[in-house]
Amino acid sequence: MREKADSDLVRRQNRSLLLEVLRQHGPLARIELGRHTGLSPASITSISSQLIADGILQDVSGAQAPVVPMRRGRPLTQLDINPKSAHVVAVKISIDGIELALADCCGTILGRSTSRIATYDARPEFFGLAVAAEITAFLAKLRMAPAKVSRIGVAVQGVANSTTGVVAWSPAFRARNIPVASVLQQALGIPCALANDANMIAEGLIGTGRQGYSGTAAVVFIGYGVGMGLIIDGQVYHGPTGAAAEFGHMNHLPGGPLCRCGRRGCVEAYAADYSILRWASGNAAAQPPSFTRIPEEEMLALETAARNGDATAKGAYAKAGEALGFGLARLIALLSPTRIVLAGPGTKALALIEPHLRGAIEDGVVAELRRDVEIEVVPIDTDMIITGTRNGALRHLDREVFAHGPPVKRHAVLENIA
Amino acid sequence: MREKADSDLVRRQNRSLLLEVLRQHGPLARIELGRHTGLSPASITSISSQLIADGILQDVSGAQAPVVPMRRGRPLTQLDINPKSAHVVAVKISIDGIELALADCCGTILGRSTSRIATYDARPEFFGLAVAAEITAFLAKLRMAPAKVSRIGVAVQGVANSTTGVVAWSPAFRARNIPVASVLQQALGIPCALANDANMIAEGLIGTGRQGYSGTAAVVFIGYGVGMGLIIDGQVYHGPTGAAAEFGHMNHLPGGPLCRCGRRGCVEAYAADYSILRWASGNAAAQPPSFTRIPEEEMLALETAARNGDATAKGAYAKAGEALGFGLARLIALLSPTRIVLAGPGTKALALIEPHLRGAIEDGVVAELRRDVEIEVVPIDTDMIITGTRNGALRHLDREVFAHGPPVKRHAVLENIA
DNA sequence: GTTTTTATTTCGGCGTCCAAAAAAATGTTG
DNA sequence: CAACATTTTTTTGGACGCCGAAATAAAAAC
Repeated sequence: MREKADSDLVRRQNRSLLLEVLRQHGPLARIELGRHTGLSPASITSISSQLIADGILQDVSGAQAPVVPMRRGRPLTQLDINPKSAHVVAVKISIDGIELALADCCGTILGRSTSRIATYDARPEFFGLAVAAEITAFLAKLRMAPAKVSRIGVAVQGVANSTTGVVAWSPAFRARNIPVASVLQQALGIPCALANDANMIAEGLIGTGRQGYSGTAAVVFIGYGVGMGLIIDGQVYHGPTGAAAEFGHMNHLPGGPLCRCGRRGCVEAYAADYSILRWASGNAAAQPPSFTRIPEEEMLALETAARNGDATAKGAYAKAGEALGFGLARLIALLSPTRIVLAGPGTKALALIEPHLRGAIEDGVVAELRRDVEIEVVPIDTDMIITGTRNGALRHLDREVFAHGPPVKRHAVLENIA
Repeated sequence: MREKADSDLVRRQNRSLLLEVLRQHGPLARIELGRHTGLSPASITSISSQLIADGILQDVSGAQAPVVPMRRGRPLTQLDINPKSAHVVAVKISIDGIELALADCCGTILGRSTSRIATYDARPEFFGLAVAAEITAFLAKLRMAPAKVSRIGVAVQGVANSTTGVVAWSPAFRARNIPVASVLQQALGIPCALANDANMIAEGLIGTGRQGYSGTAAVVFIGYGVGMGLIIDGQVYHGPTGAAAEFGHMNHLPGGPLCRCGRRGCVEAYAADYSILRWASGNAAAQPPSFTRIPEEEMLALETAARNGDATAKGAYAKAGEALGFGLARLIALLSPTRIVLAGPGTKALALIEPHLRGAIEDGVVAELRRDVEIEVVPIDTDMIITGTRNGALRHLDREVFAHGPPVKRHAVLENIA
């Protein structure tokens, strides 16, 4: 109840509602749009014709074979988002590498690139410019004019402040406080948003259109690190500064093993790849965390050992399961989500982890609270970080750019200039 | 972006916006309402005259002395909410007692009552009816017709499901799953809402109009139990079922001392009155939790002992501080609130608790996340549960009842009847 | 008493929605 | 194949709510 309501708000809301429905349910005829949005056919005609005039929607009736069997009556004319109305670039920053993807306004990925770039030893004042150069080269290779790109989304592991666009702390960097979004925005002249990678996975999951993400849900990413995307009321929760849901760096046991963040006993210090290996190697308490990427074979070898009955290896997975389980128990007490999604490469060893995880949840939170939580495992490729980032950028365009449309008369502005 | 927007939405939104502003900033003239809401004077005239016609607002120019010094020009005519337009009852259920308050639509409390009622050994199927009888008697004593009461709000310690209106689990009851809201609603014919008591404290704090509760904040209640009200985006977060923010029953240490909820190692099992006493008495791990009310003197005695250097007593407070601190560290990692408010009788011993609490937060979460959190102590009387419940009920009326007003033409309905 | 100043109301216009009617586009049927 | 049936889409006219500008109201200042 912060904002006043006027016809401007009505237009914005209904335009973005229409775009949202269209993104969810592919191309739709006007009458179907009416059913999905609750708006009358007359209003749909009016709104959609304006969106078409703005170049945001287009008629795609002729494009593909009509999926629905021809019925009686006037055939429906399908509408869809015009892929050329805007483009977005999704950037994923990992340890010593970045991944880029260019997508059109429908989300179709027009090109990708992976390149090595120094992050861990990067100097804060130059890193942003280096990324900008990569993006420029990437767009040039794809023959896409930077002016046609409406937004850039950047995902990074760690504490990303989305209001300032600064990476406060990340395991990918030795330095702290690395400005990224503002530098990109200035260098390329394109609006840019920075976000945490796990939040973008959550955004990606919402985008898949599966049910169950309408209320409160938590997406846990288990792999080289432990991350979380929190969905509150169907929206990814970024917190006041965008640095929310640092589940991996939520404390599990005071004085526990060292984490990459410098604290002791974080969930990640028990359940990330490097932590499980550390436990398996014996004296986890004494060993510092590893900042280098762990080869997949090494994790597979440990998993096989555990499956073959190696007690130390099994114990390492048990520790991981316990830390995750107690962490989730604490989350449940605090937020009582309706759903918890386990995702990431770490879920491959779930059979070894899950019993301890579930046991910990049972020990850690009263039955009344945990009863209604569904725990689900979704095998997610890490590519969902890119697709989620793309979705986030497109959603922002829908709500903040396309929704506005021609509110005040256009020529009113022209008059002022003249 | 769930709902479509139409003129109905515009009216609802602006009506409730006006009421919200009026509740915050006392009686206001139309022109001031315009400044606060952003609506034009013309619209304010139109909206307010309808609200007056509906009996929700009234002109209070003559009522009290004009606070502002008489300036030149037409004097302003102050508007305020009509206190008689509705009434609400706030109910607070404690161990073996309930507290009632009747408030008018401006929030003025017209009467209160405290009475003993069996809760701990109450039978689930009769408890709601007993409360209904208490309310009926209370209203009769105040000569208030039940039909003039528009809403009842009930606050209770523990896990309160606000969608079903059932107390899933509470330290005030031995039994579980006690239906309350539905029973009251049926018995009295008045809409009724059930909520957790700490959430109502948060509601009360928002209602005081202090700054700093616009984003994300957590209110911790420390006393006979440990509770929390979570404010997300300026609104009390109830979670999918209303059972959120059970900070007191968030695990601190696996296998720790027994809590009243039946689990081990909850924050409450370290930091509630009974827990601190239990630590001070020596073997906390072995002792069961206490369900009886602890006399204030007993806590004072322990506090004095600790201040005089009693090592065991000091140790008990240290344990409490650590548990609270690590709990808050975990909360910060998960939600990164901008503010944490410590409240309740337990804060009287804060000098003994705070160093350990702050130390635990430092140990428990990386500096980048904890840096921007303000920790504040607000000495709150437990009466804030009642006032918060009242506020919640009034806010609900504003948004869901008063906001609707005469949407469809009134005579359209009459025609249908004729 | 007239002027100045400020608050409130009235009036006309605009934008958006909607219901109902009209138009469009196709299948069905005799 | 023409008239009819059926469904989608557009057009039309009316309602509602906001706003700017002008009119009105009510008081202080001169």
